[in-house]
Amino acid sequence: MKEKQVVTPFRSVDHQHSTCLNSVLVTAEHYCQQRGLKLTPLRRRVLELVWKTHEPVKAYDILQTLQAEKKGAAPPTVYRALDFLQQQGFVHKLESMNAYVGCGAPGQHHTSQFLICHICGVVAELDDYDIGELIGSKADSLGFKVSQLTIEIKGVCGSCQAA
Amino acid sequence: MKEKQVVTPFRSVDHQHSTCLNSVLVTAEHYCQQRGLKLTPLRRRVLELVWKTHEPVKAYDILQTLQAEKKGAAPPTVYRALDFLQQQGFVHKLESMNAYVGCGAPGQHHTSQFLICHICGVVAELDDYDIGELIGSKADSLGFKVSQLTIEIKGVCGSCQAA
DNA sequence: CAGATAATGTTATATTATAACATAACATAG
DNA sequence: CTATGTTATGTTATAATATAACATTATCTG
Ligand SMILES: [Zn+2]
Ligand SMILES: [Zn+2]
Ligand SMILES: [Zn+2]
Ligand SMILES: [Zn+2]
Repeated sequence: MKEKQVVTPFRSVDHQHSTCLNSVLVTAEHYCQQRGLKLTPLRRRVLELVWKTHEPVKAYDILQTLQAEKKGAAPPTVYRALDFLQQQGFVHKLESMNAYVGCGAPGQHHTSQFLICHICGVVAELDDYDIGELIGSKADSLGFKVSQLTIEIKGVCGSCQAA
Repeated sequence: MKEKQVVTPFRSVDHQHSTCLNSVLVTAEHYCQQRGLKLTPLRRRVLELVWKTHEPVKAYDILQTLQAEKKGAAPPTVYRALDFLQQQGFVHKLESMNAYVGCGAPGQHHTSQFLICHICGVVAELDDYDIGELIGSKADSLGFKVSQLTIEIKGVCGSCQAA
């Protein structure tokens, strides 16, 4: 095992999410500023909503919130913002759930493996060298050239097992 | 590396798909007969349609075919059959594509990792011990108990690289 | 055959996502 | 500072994926 990086951990009991959220927003703003990308109010708001918790968020839940805030939001409003955020690496889509989750290493190039607790709903994100490496080598041995990996692991997190 | 099992390989140039398909159908029939499960004409037909090629098939494409065969098919017709076939382990859903693919080891209990060529569309299926093992151990070290794994690998297969 | 169970038919609707075109905001060259 | 192009957003409509709910039919069991 070379490295095991936990991008987004399961939270400790004393997790201060407001700090966590704020740090993500600051990072994203900084990242965009640096490269002339526009983290518009809308995009920023959608990022905030995705990061409202550590659980996956549905596009239409975001839409509902935006509509309640009385902008004239429609599906494209949300999907465009999500596309932007995914392209910049600020959020990830969980393919097996049709839902979105904030990235714990926004803007950093990395692989992702998601651990999803089906009791509490919380998602942890890993950027694990060994897993990518192993899958790459298996694929290689079959003459297959990997370009994109979807790894979503469902189960029960530590605290839910304890309870 | 303990074992690497290829459940559904990328096909050789001389692949005889009619034989391949037939063998799957016979296996499924046998499997159902053995346990008193009913592989009804409808279910059998849907299995055939999923296995029409080695590429992922969309539910609504199956539906279209069924409708053309002038039964009164509706979405539930297809989704119920697919549910049955998935439960028996005859087909798998590719979560990242909302599509379905035939299982190369129908009815056998196994893990799955899918290699999907985005040029030719062909899907290979692995049941690789090491990958499951590694992911399990990583999850373990985080106190996470795995119950279900989604692994979908997109890239370019050998023959498409050659061409 | 009667009653129970499983499978299918049928209609409607929920959920997820994109197409297509109009307008507005913003940038920068002249 | 304006014209002009570009990017972002607004707006309407629709496509694509999936399930709910209830009726009917087929199959099994006693
Ligand atoms: Zn947090
Ligand atoms: Zn990430
Ligand atoms: Zn074949
Ligand atoms: Zn399989």
